[in-house]
Amino acid sequence: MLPYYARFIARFPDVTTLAEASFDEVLTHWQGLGYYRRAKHVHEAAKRVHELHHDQFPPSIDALRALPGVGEYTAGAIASIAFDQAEPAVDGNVLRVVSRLYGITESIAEAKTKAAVTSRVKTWYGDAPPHELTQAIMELGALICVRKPSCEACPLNRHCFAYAHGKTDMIPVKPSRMKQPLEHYVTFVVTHNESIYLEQNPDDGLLANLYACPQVEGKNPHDAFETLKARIPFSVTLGETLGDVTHVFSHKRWKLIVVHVLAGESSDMFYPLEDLPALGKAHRTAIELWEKKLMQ
DNA sequence: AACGCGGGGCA
DNA sequence: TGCCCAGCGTT
Repeated sequence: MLPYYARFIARFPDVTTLAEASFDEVLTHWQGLGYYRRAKHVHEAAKRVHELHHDQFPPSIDALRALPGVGEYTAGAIASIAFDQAEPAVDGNVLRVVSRLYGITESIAEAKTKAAVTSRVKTWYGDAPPHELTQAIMELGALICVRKPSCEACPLNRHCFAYAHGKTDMIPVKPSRMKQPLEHYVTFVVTHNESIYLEQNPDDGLLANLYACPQVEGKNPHDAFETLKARIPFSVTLGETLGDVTHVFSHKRWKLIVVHVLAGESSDMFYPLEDLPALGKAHRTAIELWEKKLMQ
């Protein structure tokens, strides 16, 4: 993740730069990070800080919460770390640290549990500067109190319930994950010379705003091709099957049969291979299958 | 309260 | 290959 972050920051080093960039470019630099609606939120938030707050983040929790994409955790993190206010920032790391420390066995997915942890942490802001305390707890969770924790190295081990009772692998308690349902698609790499036809996804839903190869539900390339023909405003010829791509999201799995299609004409919806707009991982992989064929 | 939202890292 | 990781907005 770090290289992505570095690239993003190198291109958009401050809110002004981000606010003045086009959304398409923000999306391109977000490519590979996932949760593409966050790209929209971070761009909108930058524009608001730029226009409404004269390029300075507002210090109050309420004004921070009003920015798109800024929830309770992020507002707390900014307020305490950047503005030194006694506002807890409870993320997954902090939930893990605190539930182990006190032996909390209610599920950390419960709103009640998170509220209890938040109010507990709030009582810790007394002597220490808020920006240091907040970062110390988060860092403990990120480096020491991880899934398989390094309890011998933990400065809190003498006070820790989970350590004392050998229950670090039982706490935190979280709901088990459901297995993701499998969805089948035929994905078309539609080419004209070395350009690829791409459509832009809608503003909401899966892979929002990302560009995508046309894709039809089903397992049969020939049936899917008939659907594609009806959907596309130019003549196409069915090419060879390039292979499969499987892709796992947090809530579903895709199995894509990737098929090459030759377009009879080009348009401004065709993008040259060396300058593609932002795509999801699965479709980048699909296009690479065609590139490999091209190399041979 | 429940659901939808991605892709990288690691065993 | 399979499993793990999180916080926000919407419904």
